[in-house]
Amino acid sequence: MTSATPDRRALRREQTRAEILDLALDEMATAGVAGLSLSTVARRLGIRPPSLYKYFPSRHAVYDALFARGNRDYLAAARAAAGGAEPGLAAIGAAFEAGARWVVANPTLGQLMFWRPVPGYVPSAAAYAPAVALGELMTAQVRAAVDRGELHPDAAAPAGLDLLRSLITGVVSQQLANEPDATYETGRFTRLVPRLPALFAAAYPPTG
Amino acid sequence: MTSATPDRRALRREQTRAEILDLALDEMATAGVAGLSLSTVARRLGIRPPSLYKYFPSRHAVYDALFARGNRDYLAAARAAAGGAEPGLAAIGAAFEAGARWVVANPTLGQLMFWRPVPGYVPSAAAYAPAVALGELMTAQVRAAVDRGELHPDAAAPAGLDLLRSLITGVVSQQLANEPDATYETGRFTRLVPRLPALFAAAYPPTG
DNA sequence: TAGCTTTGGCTATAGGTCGTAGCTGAAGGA
DNA sequence: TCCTTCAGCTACGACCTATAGCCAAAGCTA
Repeated sequence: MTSATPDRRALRREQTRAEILDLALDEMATAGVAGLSLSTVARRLGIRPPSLYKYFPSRHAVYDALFARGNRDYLAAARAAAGGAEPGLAAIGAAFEAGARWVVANPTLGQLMFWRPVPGYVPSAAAYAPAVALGELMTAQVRAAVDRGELHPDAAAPAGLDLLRSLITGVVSQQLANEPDATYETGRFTRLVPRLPALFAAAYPPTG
Repeated sequence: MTSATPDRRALRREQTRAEILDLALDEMATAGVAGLSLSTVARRLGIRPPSLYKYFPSRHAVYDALFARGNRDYLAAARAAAGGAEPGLAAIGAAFEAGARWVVANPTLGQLMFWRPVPGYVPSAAAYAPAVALGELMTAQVRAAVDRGELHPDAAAPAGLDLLRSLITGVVSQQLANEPDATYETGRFTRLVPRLPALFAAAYPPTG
């Protein structure tokens, strides 16, 4: 077995990178998303601050890696939930609930993803890709709901999709801002999530 | 005329404080809300950084003064709009539109007020007071709408009020995050604002 | 096994931030 | 006219991001 281990060093390097991201996330939970200090992360890791730059070229790169990780997780949760439900409104509702549960369980990443709290940081296209995929997933489910007669065809128009996004963003945003430590079950705003599909349907009632 | 001028120095001091806030707001527009640097503000004002601490005891105090100013303006805009419309759903719609217009015109203050982008900063009770007043205003208008038969009585329950807040927060939040430079007229999400009262009414249709 | 290359650590340093301490001259009130 | 208050200043400490350059060890390759 010659190349059974695909680059022993690259593997260890990836482990360290993941460890850095975990510590950064933990730091952000207490110091605030924008308050992340790479120096403290380095010290907690047991190395001197400059050594951390061997793993990430800048502070923004750390944010971008976390942004990408968060978006991947979030997409996976929503996709799994939607896949386990009937297509259409039911899938939308399942994705909303799963997404809201994920955000409440990961409020720090949620802030990084849904607000833009870090001054100079703009997510890279690669890190943002899962968010685009999620948008396409939701579009497909709205189309499915239209085909099933659950929604008016206008729901699949840009304005309809924007409204759908605004609905879930609103409750999640309020939850993060006002009760960041609540669970999905106890949250004042997360309990509104199950009502959103019906609300959207009321905005786009099927013809006839 | 002995005390016609109420403390010449206090007046000048207040002018300087206001000037600092204006510069800080301008800085935040380019450097990001959390990226505000008191040093650059001081230099633009023509003084050395430590001298700025004669006017504000800390960076957080600057944020708090801006938070208070923003909330006062926002409340005034919403209150004026609501006062100029029929009570009930119409007043809610007018307040939503005025509020959305204000946020789009003042995106920096909006971010400070509706998200929590600055690590250690928590608004003081005094700065937050106008937001409480606005909540009471909206509650009163929902009650008026119920009395006029425009909404089901449940709309005035906590869950209903939370939903109402989530609706406007959602579109404004999406607008700020995705198109921060748009106007109210051109915004992809602000154009959804006029539809929100009807959407809320669909969630709480009056009995009978 | 021997040697070379890559790499992951280090120190030193530059330039930036917030915030405090303590001085001083001038403006304004008594 | 005197005296107090205050708004500026310099100097400083502690922290941050990020770069430059050194060095030893780990690991790949011949």
